[in-house]
Amino acid sequence: MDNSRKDIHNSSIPLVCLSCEARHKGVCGALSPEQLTKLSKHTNRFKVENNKVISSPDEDDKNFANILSGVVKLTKLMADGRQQIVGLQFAPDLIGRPFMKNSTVTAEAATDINVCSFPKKILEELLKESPQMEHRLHEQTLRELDDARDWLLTLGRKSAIEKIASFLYLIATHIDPEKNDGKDQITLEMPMKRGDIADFLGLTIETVSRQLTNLRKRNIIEIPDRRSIVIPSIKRLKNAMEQDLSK
Amino acid sequence: MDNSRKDIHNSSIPLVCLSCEARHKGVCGALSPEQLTKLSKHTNRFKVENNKVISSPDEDDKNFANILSGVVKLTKLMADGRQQIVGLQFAPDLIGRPFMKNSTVTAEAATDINVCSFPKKILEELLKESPQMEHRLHEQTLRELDDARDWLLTLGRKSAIEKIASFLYLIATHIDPEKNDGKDQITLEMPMKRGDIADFLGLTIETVSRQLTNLRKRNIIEIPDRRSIVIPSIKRLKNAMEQDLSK
DNA sequence: CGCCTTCTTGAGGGGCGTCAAGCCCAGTGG
DNA sequence: CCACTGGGCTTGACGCCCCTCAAGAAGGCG
Repeated sequence: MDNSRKDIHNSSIPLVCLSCEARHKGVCGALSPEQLTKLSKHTNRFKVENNKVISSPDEDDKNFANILSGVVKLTKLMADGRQQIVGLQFAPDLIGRPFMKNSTVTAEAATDINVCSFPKKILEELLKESPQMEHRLHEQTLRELDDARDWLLTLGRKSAIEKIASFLYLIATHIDPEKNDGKDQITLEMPMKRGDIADFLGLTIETVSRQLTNLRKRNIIEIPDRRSIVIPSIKRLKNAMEQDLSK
Repeated sequence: MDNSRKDIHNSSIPLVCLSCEARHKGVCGALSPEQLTKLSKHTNRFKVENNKVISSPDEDDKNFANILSGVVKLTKLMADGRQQIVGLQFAPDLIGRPFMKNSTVTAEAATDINVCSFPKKILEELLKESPQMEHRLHEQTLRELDDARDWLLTLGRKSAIEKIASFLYLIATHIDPEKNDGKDQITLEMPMKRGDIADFLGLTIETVSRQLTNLRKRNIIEIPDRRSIVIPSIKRLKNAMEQDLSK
């Protein structure tokens, strides 16, 4: 009897996974306790510092990782140095592409981040057993595609000030969404610096700076210090995303 | 004995599917002959004229469709009328999102197109039986994501002339790629008109026109008539995608 | 304090949008 | 046959938004 109890305990959810967001909203949510246990034996949690490269187009990754906290930026670089951020990833997204060749993006930490890393091979084995897990991955990919397409509209058709407003709205809705849920006033710890914002919006650092002060003078944001931004009314910010305030 | 033969024939690939590209490179390739037969009983092939809306964000589609020929454009519209094309789809892509709510894009025929349509329900049933089919869909989504990210770089960081060159290269490599395979000279039947190109590139019609003549004067393209473009050297076109020729 | 990085602000110029006119061509009807 | 029409495309003139270049302010850290 005692033994059977132990077995039950052995097959329950691993300690490290218990409070992990990836188990709730991420890919790990598709796994059975047994599969989680198998995976958790090969996982490795660690921190990655701001600006460190996580994966690049030339090298084949041996490991994948779930983002536990922080922001990851995906960038593209042209031969002459022009750069564009083509995606941002937040917890609990998975970094890496099972079964596929890497695409032509570089993944870098946009802030200090915490990840839960594991060998590519293990994940691919689990994927073969668990169609539900591929389904979760597919859902993540669809979300990223929707984000990318929203961003195409922003880059193609919006003015600089609208771009900045859209960026702030994106950050406000992706970082701790539940923390600010319902509130109208939001305080943002800006994860990225001006140069990153410029690379994300297809602008220059100077224009980013100018349009931030522009939004400040219009009382749409406050800038208590250079790494935080207060949004008094998220609704007014949302309006600024689609109305060319230069007119 | 005769009967068994018949059975074998009954369970073989349906006539309509025999030469269909979707069976080779599209989602139908994941289906067994039996599943294909089931699906083909509910399919409906027809033509959609240029500019007709295929699916829009507000209404829930009851049907999905494979593209058999032609080009489909995915567009986003702002309240004040600004528009951006956020994706192009070619044969044998699937139009529609199983299990998900539609995203905020409108799908329209960018040329006259032929499709193979079937009820959403049937496809979702087949998807439940066939993880391989979801895998194919996932692959298509990943391709679309890569395309969207390439395009983010183009919209964010390239000059007008580079955008045009990138667009021509995209079309050249997506329409009948095998037809022109290896050749250096390529003749394009332009699927879209100038306004569509502008909406795709985040430009105006006038700028598209000007940069096309700009490329013509540099001998990178020829324009025999308004709906076709000749690319004497695909390599020189590729160069034009990343070098700001205004300098 | 000195040094470095990041950010802000200003002055000037250029690329692309805006407005407007004219061309090309297919379709229609006299 | 040709005039008329309308949509799509091209070309020009002009202006504005954003980039470029440059200087200075504001922290952060030894």
